[in-house]
Amino acid sequence: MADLEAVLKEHGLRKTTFRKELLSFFYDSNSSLTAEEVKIKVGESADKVTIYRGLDAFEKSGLIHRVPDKSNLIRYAICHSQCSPVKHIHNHAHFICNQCNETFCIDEIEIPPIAVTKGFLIKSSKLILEGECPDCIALIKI
Amino acid sequence: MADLEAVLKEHGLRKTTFRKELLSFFYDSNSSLTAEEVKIKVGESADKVTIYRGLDAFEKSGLIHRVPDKSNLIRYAICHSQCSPVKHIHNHAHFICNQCNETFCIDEIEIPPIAVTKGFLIKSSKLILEGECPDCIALIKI
DNA sequence: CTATTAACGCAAGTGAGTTGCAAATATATA
DNA sequence: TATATATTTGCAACTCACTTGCGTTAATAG
Repeated sequence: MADLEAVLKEHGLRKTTFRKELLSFFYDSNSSLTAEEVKIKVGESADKVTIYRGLDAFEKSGLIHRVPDKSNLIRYAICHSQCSPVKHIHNHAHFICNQCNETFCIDEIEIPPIAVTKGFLIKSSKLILEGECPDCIALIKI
Repeated sequence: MADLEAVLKEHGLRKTTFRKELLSFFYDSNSSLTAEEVKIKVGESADKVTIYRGLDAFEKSGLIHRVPDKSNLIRYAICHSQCSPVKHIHNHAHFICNQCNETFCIDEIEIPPIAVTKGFLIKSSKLILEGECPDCIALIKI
């Protein structure tokens, strides 16, 4: 487990009670979080605006990145490496579970290089997989 | 150009003035449309609720499909083939322009088969490309 | 031509996310 | 340690895309 306070400092953020808690949620989560899910975890102890601004600040500083979401919500996951306030690097795939709607970062799958398409200048690519996640498969089997 | 009235009938929809117009927008557009963009095209002659319900009906009947959008708007493009009210089949890539935010279906690129990931059951996959579209490249060069 | 059902329009509502501003807290510096 | 400065927080009010309810209008089947 990372040293939350050190991580916040490295990214130029203040180590407030809420920001440490928020960061720990992302380290603890094996998938991703929306503002609403964060709100449930903090249990009313933080205002929704504080949550939105915390997520914003984390994204800008390269701590978390946006991941696709089926319901058009803003959903974030932790950046495992390589990311900075200047540039996010995410060449891994994302998996969305049809059952629980969670999004998972699949670091093992690298996005294959895409052949140039006529007239389009491709600068980045995202691969989104859908299906059932391990937890939901287990639930169905029981 | 497809026979709009026949297409509507085939999909179990009534051929109203608005629905024919709406369908023609999608046939005419080489990219994709949001409810807002449709509203601009119809020019106040249809209520926004009518537009939303029309898009809904078209999607349910397999005429159009949702495509990714950078601003978390609901964006649709025409289904070129294979789709029915029962199942949408879209194994082509989508391209989002960083300049104009338009989304294009890139039929030439088929999504490469994805290796199975431990514990995850992959049922479908989406490939989203980002960069600059031909129109915006041309504008920049001028 | 009439009955049925789909489509429409208006008004009001929902819900995620945003903005302005003043108060509280953390950090840097003296 | 005290003080100045910058960041973070909370509240209230707001925006904006989209939805719901419901009575009316228009298309299609019989």
